[in-house]
Amino acid sequence: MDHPQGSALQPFLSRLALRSLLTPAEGNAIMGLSGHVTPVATHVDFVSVGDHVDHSCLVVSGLVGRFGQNSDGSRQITCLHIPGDMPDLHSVVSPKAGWGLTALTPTTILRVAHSDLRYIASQHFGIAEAFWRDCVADGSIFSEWVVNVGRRGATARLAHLLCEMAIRCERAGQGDRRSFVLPITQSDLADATGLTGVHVNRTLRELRSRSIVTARSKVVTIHDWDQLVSIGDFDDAFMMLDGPYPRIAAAA
Amino acid sequence: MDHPQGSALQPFLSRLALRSLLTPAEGNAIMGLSGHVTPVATHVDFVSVGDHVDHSCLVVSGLVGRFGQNSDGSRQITCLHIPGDMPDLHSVVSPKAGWGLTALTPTTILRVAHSDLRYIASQHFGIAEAFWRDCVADGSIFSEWVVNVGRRGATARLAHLLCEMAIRCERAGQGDRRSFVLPITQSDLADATGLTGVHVNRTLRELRSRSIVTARSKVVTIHDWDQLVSIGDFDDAFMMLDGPYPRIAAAA
DNA sequence: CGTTCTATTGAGGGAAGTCAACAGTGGTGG
DNA sequence: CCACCACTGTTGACTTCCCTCAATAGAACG
Repeated sequence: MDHPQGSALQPFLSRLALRSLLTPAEGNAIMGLSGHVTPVATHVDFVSVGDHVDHSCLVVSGLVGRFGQNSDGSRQITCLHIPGDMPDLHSVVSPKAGWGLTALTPTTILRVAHSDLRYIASQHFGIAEAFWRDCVADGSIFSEWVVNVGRRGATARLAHLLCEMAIRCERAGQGDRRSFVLPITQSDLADATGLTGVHVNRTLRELRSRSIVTARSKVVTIHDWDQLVSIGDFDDAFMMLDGPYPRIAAAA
Repeated sequence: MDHPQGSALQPFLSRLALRSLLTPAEGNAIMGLSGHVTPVATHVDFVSVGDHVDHSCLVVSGLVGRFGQNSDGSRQITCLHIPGDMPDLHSVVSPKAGWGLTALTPTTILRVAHSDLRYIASQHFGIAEAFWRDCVADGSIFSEWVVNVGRRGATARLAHLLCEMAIRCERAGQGDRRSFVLPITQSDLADATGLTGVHVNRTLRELRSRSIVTARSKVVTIHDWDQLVSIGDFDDAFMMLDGPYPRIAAAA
């Protein structure tokens, strides 16, 4: 059991604090978490569909995709996760994985035991509430992705996804929305948008030629934010960023 | 403030108990909830995107769709909710709606104040945990719907949706998976699967002609369950029905 | 300095969308 | 009790967006 520096846990605490009010004691409890630091190579699944897990994974660096799979092997990414996210926090209350997690670029994760997460959640109601709210925030993203994939054309789908990641990277303190790092291949972008790699390529070319966004060598540069928002029909309400929200019960 | 009979709350308690262990005291706290009973006519939105809500809606009878919307008015349903479901339980921790709720058939809902839900959650950790887990279960359905809409053809999409609703109706005690009531139009089915009404019609005709499933006058009859599961690539793992799961903290 | 993964482009095909017309169904009021 | 009206379901003809297959160029890695 490694004792990671705060540098791994601080982004996680920041993400929670974006939506939930935490007391200093609760913050300390989270910063006191420990786990195994594990490097994961590109395109390696570190949680597979059907696994029973006894820990949750905190993204320390890199990029993670949550995915579902068909029996023919085709995949659909259902959410992207950046450093500070805990993509399977929900496994604390649902330990059998109905999903998979894969590294989309060389990634480092911190595996935190469910027993530790349970302990601090049971000791601090505010942490249980923050975890609950965090799972709701992820669920809200899934829900928006259903809309994106179900009722938008290829250009809008990509525009929407890029808007979402721009805001999330900005909020996580990783550059601003005009330019951020998104180390993902066009093929994985296709799995995230329900398209094919070829069509993602053509669609990105179109966005590039219209001088709206450039996605090259892992860096996304948005030249015309307003138009990208308009093309993607993007409304950030689903991201639950108008918090932090009031606590259910008074702080201890 | 009406005091509804147990008949409205019992299915909600049963749904929670499918996945979470609740003490008798916790069960009583849930059965003691009260709220406003409201009838909703077909295709009336009773929560609109962007609303600030101070209550959650329990489906007493009928069928509810959670949906997202594009600025051109096109809609995508992201989850169906049957009696006993609380489609916006998550609004307890996230009161600004990034989604909408609409009645797909004449429906009755029970509006329960957030303050009441917060109170029982703060008094009983097991209830907070059950609410958290219930939100995770809904999120898991959203996530599967992303896969369904993003990476399956029209026939598989409909097959998968029908399998899901068959299992859910069965678990909710509303008939068995071979035959259940699903009062939804083909047009709304299209909004749930990311297709058009016309194509849903053609696809249902195909499933009917292959003697796999009949969907007529609000009743779905599945003649060949195994083949429907196969066509829809359906695996019920995402539904989190292998519980109830252990409690985070010992029962009080 | 080759090997492998990723990006790019073209040509052709297919699944689902669009438009349009009509038939069936259920509810409502005269 | 029936006649009407609005909604839903059904089908055909045509279109379009995206997929498939295939080949090549470029980039990253040891």
